[in-house]
Amino acid sequence: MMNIGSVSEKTGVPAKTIRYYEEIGLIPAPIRAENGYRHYQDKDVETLRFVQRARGLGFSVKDVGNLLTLWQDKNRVSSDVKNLAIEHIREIEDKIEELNSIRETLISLTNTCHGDDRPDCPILDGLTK
Amino acid sequence: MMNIGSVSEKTGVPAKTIRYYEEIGLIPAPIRAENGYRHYQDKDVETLRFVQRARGLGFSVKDVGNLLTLWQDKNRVSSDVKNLAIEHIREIEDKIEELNSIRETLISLTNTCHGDDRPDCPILDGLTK
DNA sequence: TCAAACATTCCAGTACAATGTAAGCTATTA
DNA sequence: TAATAGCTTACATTGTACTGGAATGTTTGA
Repeated sequence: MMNIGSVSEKTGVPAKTIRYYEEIGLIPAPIRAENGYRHYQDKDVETLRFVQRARGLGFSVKDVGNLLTLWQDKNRVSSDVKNLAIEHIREIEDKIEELNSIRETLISLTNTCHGDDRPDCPILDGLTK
Repeated sequence: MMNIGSVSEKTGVPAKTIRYYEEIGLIPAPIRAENGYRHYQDKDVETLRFVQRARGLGFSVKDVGNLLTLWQDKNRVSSDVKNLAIEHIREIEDKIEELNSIRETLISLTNTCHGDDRPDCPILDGLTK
């Protein structure tokens, strides 16, 4: 049986934050032991890892909620859910493309203007998307 | 000559936000006209577009400040700046990888559990990174 | 047994990133 | 010339996402 502390340790998400996520409905309320302590399962750890991952990528808590719904929904696989998934995949692909674009901007910057010398770096034209 | 309103219109960044970015030092203070109005150049529009792009990707204002320094620094190309660039490129690549991973998670979800039927979707094991 | 470590709730505070509002000056146009 | 639209500063408020702290209960190890 896992208390909130173990879950926190395993995921790196502070206990405080785990309670907060429960409060706002992002993660389900776990069952309680007789003493009132929250009692978590392994899947809760996985869920929190997923949340953490998505939050770290700049998804809002609300977005993460949607992603979670998809991710957890083994059974209720309606076309609604599928559409939500597809929408999210598109958003993610857009994000990836944007990041690639910024990445390439930075790479050509460093390549063209490398080292300690101070050459002209005439690469900034047309870089602003 | 461009007033704050034109810049706002061209970039989609509210005038309010432009002033705010100036106040916190994210963008440079433009010269002022005799009447006290801010007077912007074309490059300011590009800068704001860059900021907008990076903010939309979940970079913090502070991060954007660093990216901007790189992006604008045609001349002061020291190894410091290059290292900053490389660090950011690595961060961006990590983000891209993470997004790809989430993307693939969602894609296998939709592929395995497609349509209106309700099959088992036993794909969730081992997906949590 | 008793201190510490960990759990609970509740309420307040913080950080970040804007956004709203007010009061006043300036520019444009009917 | 008078309304209206745009600009200025200054201060307050909002929303998101936590984070801190108090007061209290429970578990565990020396």
